Amino acid sequence: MAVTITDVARAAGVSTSTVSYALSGKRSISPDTRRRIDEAITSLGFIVNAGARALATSQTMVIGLLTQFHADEFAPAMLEYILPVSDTARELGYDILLVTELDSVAALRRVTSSGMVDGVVLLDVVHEDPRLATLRDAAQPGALVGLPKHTEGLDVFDLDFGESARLLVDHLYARGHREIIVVSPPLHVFERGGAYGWRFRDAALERAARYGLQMHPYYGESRQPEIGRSINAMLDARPTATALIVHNDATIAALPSVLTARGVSTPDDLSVVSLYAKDFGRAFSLPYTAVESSPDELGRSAVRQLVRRITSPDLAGPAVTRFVAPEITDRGSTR
Amino acid sequence: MAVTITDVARAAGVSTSTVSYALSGKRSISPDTRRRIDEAITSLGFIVNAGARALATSQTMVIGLLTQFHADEFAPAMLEYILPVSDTARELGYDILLVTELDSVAALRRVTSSGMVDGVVLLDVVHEDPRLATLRDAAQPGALVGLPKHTEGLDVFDLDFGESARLLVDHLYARGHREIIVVSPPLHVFERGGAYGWRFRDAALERAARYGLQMHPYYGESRQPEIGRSINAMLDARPTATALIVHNDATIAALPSVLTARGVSTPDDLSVVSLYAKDFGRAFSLPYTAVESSPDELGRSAVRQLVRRITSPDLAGPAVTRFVAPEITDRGSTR
DNA sequence: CTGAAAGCGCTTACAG
DNA sequence: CTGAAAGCGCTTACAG
Repeated sequence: MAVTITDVARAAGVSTSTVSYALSGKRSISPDTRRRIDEAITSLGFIVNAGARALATSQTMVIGLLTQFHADEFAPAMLEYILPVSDTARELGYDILLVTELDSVAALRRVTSSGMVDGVVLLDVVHEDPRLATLRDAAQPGALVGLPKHTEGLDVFDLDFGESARLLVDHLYARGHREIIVVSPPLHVFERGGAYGWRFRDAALERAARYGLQMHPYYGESRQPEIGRSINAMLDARPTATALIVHNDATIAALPSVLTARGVSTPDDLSVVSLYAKDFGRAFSLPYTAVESSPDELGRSAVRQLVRRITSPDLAGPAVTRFVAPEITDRGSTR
Repeated sequence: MAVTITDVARAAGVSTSTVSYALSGKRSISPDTRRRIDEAITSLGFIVNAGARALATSQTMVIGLLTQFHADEFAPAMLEYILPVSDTARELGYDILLVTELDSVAALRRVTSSGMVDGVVLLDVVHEDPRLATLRDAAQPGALVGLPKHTEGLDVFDLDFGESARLLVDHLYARGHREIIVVSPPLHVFERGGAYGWRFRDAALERAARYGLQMHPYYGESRQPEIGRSINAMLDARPTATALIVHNDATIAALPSVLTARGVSTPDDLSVVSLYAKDFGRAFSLPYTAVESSPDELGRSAVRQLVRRITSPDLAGPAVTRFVAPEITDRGSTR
């Protein structure tokens, strides 16, 4: 059926091992032989069988991408992580096995134990992530996007949410705001162990306390019409608040229409700052000053580190936990 | 390193072939032998090596998912297709190789010729899709989401965009509207050969002509601030139009805030109908009566048909082109 | 500079 | 009901 290395060898009048070495460049080949092999390869349209190569080399050149989609989650932001992971992997010669199974522990076990992948990237890592035990048992290395409670022996990449919160509070404080509402991710994110929720909130509250400013924390919602209702309820309850910090994708996406409907304009009536990826902001036409959440950089770093572990486990050094430094993009939504 | 079938055979005191048959159930095994094998498997934690099995059976149990991300595209809707494809594949025992390469012809060639996949699902198929020639040459079957010019020999799944347009025009016509603006996907979608653009628009125009109503076609934009500007320009240019048909994700997502900013309320000042997936509408809090674009049903159907072709090529019958019948969800945005 | 052969971990006719 | 052996398509010591 498909063209094999044996077909190429026959056409070029050499042995299969010579073809293999020509392919890998692991030993020198005479110019003439090389030319005949190259011709045979192109004329036959030969492409190495991935499974056979994997079996012989114990390398699949595939990276597993483990995602966790929750029914109650705001999906649009997910792709921002998947795409850079996939693109970076390909640049480094790897394909992506996308694993979206609900039972992600079993899924992780399955793809690692069956030898389908050379390594895995875990997205949406939570505080006590049940996948980590499986990952530690696996023969392949893994890289995490999201900070778990225990990071020993794992390469971890995440935004510095604490610092992000402090930056935003400082930004507002410097502009004279003394009463601020902070909208966190939905309660179920906290319950699930999404540490970014409290890392951001606690840092914001702590900073506020230090400055002696009033800060009102709320959980956001993830679906309409609850989102709109909850925003209105917060604003009604805190009429004297002059600024809003939104750490919640679904809420920030809905905010423009809710505020316009209320007749509230930004920044004249209310200052707003947030945290989201620029592409996300573009998709939702968001005009807010915000910390860049950097899914692109996180995804790319995770893959690069993972590939380093795969290809040169000895040189890759000890496990790293790397926090992306937050950067504010000022879009003029504060005064 | 990893546990192999040989380890299991040794532990159970049988041959590897017996273990293999116990695994596949392709021949009867004595109860006692079966028990010893099962015990060995669980105690050793054996999971079949996927590459070795693939080499022996010529079946990888992996489906390639070929996507095309364009820099000028509105990304949030993409995941709505990816997820159902992935979930359905897994239900049927397949994993997903996610291929996001820009050069998707080369990518398709690579994953099929290397035998990495048993079949492929092509997303975002355009009118003269360059991937189709490669697909027809491939040893593996493929299923398309999106209607190309030539469908011979291919399984194709798409929404019936013509009927969708007619449904929406009828809906407005029945409510007395006689001058309507229709917003198509951006010009670059047409140029790229996104047939859904003109299939919808042409059907809408034809229907309008038949009813003798005025219809003004426009291309939408895909990014801010052009989106907002273009909507305002259309409404300024057609002050007497009473309804808007929006066949454009980026435009419909931005519409609520643009209309509110203009002081236009729906449906009192302007009736609006559109076409989008319900999850998309939920994410963007869209309140419009719309045809459901059914990414879920399309993705699931494509995978099911593909798996049928993979597992029983003889029983699967001739190639099919299947159009999902459009259904309107009335959200009260017309009068 | 090149080839014959073993081996990667499975499956499956062939034999009994 | 079970086993020994060939073969899937590669890679890589081993030999020359």
